[in-house]
Amino acid sequence: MRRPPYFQRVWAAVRRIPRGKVATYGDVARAAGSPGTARQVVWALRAGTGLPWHRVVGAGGKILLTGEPGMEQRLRLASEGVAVNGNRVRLEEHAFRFRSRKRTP
DNA sequence: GATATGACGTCAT
DNA sequence: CATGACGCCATAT
Repeated sequence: MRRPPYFQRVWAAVRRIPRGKVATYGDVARAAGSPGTARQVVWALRAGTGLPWHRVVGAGGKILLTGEPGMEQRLRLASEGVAVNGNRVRLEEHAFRFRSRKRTP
């Protein structure tokens, strides 16, 4: 069974992030089965639709989006009960732990 | 195949 | 903490 295309794997990972939780790009990449592809996660997020993209933040819980998009992300996170301090999220409190799923053994 | 893009991660200064 | 540089890598053209 051919693995789903990269984007699809990323979308699946992002969709697993529960409400009120966040994950970093690196974590999403890892959860998608391709560690070290944080930048590609960006492509996937832009290409996708209807994704909880606001639950994806940078390393250390930093909000990387700037301007209006960044504002919207903060609003959306706040709506889900995620406290945003400055442009940072407390990962210790809201980081989502993906199940360590190695690829199809 | 080559080049450009990108909401990154990590380390050095 | 701010900045710069480099590495990494899937897509688009």
